[in-house]
Amino acid sequence: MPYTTQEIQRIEAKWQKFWEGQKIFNVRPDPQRPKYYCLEMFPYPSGKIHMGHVRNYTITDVIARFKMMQGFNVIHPMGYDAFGQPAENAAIKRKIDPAEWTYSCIDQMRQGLKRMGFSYDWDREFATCDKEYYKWNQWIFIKMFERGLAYKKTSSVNWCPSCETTLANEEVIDGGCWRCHTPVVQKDLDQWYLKITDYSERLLEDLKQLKDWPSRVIAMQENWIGKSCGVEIYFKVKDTGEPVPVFTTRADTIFGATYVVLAPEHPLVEKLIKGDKNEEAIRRFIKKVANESKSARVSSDQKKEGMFTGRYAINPANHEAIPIWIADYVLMEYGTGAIMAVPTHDQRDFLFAKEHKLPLKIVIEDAQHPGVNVEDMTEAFEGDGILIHSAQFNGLNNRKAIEQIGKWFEENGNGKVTVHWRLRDWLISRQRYWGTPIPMIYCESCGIVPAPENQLPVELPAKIDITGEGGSPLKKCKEFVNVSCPLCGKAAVRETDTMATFFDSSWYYLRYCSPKDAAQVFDKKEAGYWMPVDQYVGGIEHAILHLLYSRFFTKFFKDLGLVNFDEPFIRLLTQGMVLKDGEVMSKSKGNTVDPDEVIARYGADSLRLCILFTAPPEDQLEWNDGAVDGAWKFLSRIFSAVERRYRTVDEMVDRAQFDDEDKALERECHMAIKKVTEDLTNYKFNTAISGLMVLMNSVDKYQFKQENALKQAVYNRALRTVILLLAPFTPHLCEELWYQIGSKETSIIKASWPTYDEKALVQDIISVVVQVNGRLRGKFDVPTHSSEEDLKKIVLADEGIQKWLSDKPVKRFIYLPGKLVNIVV
RNA sequence: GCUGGAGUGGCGGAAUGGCAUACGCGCCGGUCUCAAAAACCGGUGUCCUCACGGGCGUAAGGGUUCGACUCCCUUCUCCAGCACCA
Repeated sequence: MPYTTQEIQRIEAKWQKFWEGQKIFNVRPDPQRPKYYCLEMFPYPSGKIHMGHVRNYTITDVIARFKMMQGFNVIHPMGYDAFGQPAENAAIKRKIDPAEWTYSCIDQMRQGLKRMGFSYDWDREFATCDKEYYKWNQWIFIKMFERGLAYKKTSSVNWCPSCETTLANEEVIDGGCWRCHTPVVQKDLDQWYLKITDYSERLLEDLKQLKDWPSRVIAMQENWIGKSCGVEIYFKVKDTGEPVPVFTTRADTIFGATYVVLAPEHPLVEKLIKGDKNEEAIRRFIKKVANESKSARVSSDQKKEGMFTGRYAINPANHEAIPIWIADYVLMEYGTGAIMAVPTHDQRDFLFAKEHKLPLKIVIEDAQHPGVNVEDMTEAFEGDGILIHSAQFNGLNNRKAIEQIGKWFEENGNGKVTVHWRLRDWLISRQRYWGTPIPMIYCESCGIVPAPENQLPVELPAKIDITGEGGSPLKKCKEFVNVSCPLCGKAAVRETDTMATFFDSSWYYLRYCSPKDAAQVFDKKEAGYWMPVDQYVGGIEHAILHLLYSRFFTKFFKDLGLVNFDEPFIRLLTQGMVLKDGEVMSKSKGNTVDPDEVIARYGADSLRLCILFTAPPEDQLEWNDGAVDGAWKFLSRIFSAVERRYRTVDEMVDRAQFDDEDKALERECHMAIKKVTEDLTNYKFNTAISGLMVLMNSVDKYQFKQENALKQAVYNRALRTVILLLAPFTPHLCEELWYQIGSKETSIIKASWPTYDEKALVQDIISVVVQVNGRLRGKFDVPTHSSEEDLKKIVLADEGIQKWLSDKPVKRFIYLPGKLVNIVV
């Protein structure tokens, strides 16, 4: 039987059926074996799987299968992140129910995943839109509410006019909606938040535990959390004495402050400007800034605008009165919404002061330009130096001064050493239908009351009219909204907002541990066995959003006493995107390659191999049709080698009878085992595969006579090594070949991963490279354990080498045993 | 601006102090064939040379070293994230 498309289809269907029928990948906790939790980011069910899924899940599948063969008890689950706007929009467009649409997408997706031969425990499958799942979203929300971690507040929120819903800060990308890219506007709304900021310190601190996460993801999270240590300094309004706290990380420059700036939205502004002769003009300015979109306001090329309030503030360090301004470059959301401006040592303040002719005062000496005049400065000096014009702190190094001045303020009550964070609380209300209903009830007498636990889930009403316009569809559903208060029984109304879907995906990995448990969010014992996730694989686009939220949830569960670890994902691999013609594959760009079409022609194994071989997993992968051909060719060679030349012979081999060729092939096998094992451990799938190709090249070159039993055995052993090492990559073909060569184990996954023998790697004769003055001049085959003296004799006597020495005295003779000689003359 | 990463043949990429370009794709030549495809064998950085050989070569320049794609310094380019964050 030749290696044909038909044959491959037959083989793949046969083994997929076998795996499913035998439930080969279904697992239960087993205290006798080491566990391994291998997880990929579950897909959004939008239809068929695409190349991005194929890449992500192939990587994870190889790791899972490798660990299985190494004897780990591997849990490898799969499910669907099924709530959310895309499904709702698709349903509106097709005039069908989002549930109907979503479950039909899931069916398609499951079929696609099965055709790839992934090693899932299908009994653990669920979708987040199953009411058995979202019931526990609601339970978690109530637990958070009870602890003050879920709360409602009115504030300016990000609003996507196209999706007609609010967005979390993390969902605003370049000033636009993360899904539809429509520019986001600010709107004052009463919304539900999760107090993720209570966990800022832990979220930052525990990043240190994540030694096996990519450094860029760690950096992005650090950046996003944005800890900044500084001092809150209490300025006071002249005459009224009203406090104006400002936040600064540069307390060392306090004696150089020449004005104070408030954000236009600052609550104090109204009081300050009342009665000022410019009152009307200032109000107009505030209004103008308020109407600007945030992205326009923060664009760096725009000129900083501001106005004098007519009032002064007293600097607590030197009791000087300095003018209070308002300006668009100060943001209410950060720090105290007020700053002290030090134009000489802060570039933004410098530009603003020059623009508005405000005074400058140098307080740190620039060692490069000592004694420079303020008039001559062309930019702020932001470097380090010695303090001047700073009273008792003169002569101090400014780094030291930051600390000492902070202390001084604390002692005399003029300030406080504090920390400010960039991280904001997480806005989770969405004014959409297809999500988990927030399980809250509003009662006129009792206020906000959670739905009673025994009434969960608060079910999403089915088959209601969704138009995508005019706000939340649930609001219009009377049967849903009207309810009696669980406390007093009086008529009350339900919350009609649904949860952001990132809530759903923040804990699904815990649910996989006991997916059918109807009595609790997850089984503590099962999760205790399987968690944390040993290997997580997914796209870099979730570096902040999903990964930060999941870390937050895990810490919350720890506080509830449900888990005993701080971090959910020990090791993280962020796979690169799949490109076509230099651009990310996407339906809208029309540059997609359908995995189904590739599978139909080459089979899933070739697709898997090609995707792993073409690029390292973290790198972008430029799709190239030719690469699948290459993978196919390689598999075809193995297939033919087994088919044509593999013979069942007595496996007992007598090494004493090995000739050089036999020894060489056996050594190649051990080298390949070493290489593939190490590369798989380090996610280097591309070089692992190249190692297998090298071995296969040797196998093909190995000459033997069919009737020579010893040679046949050596050959068989090499081929068997190839099949075992290749099994995680191309499981269908390897199962089939494993079966054909008459192995005893039912599935190759139950066979043990081959091990290598260091001793078998040693050669009798090795090739030593000879350099003269660091340049390659020859190669010598010498016995492996030759001494330096032996080599000196051989090398220096050689004519080819002598030519380069040209009778000059040998200054040094460097010898790396078994590798290299360098002669310095 | 800050943070993280990258720069190697025609292409994807390998080598993290010791033979630069493993492995694969593509291309060229050959075997087989009436022919083609497939398969198999050989070649394939660049310059000089009939050849044997040799010079040059990992973004650019400098340094450390017997020896540098690899380490250090300077510069350039590209990708990604964050960005009036006080």
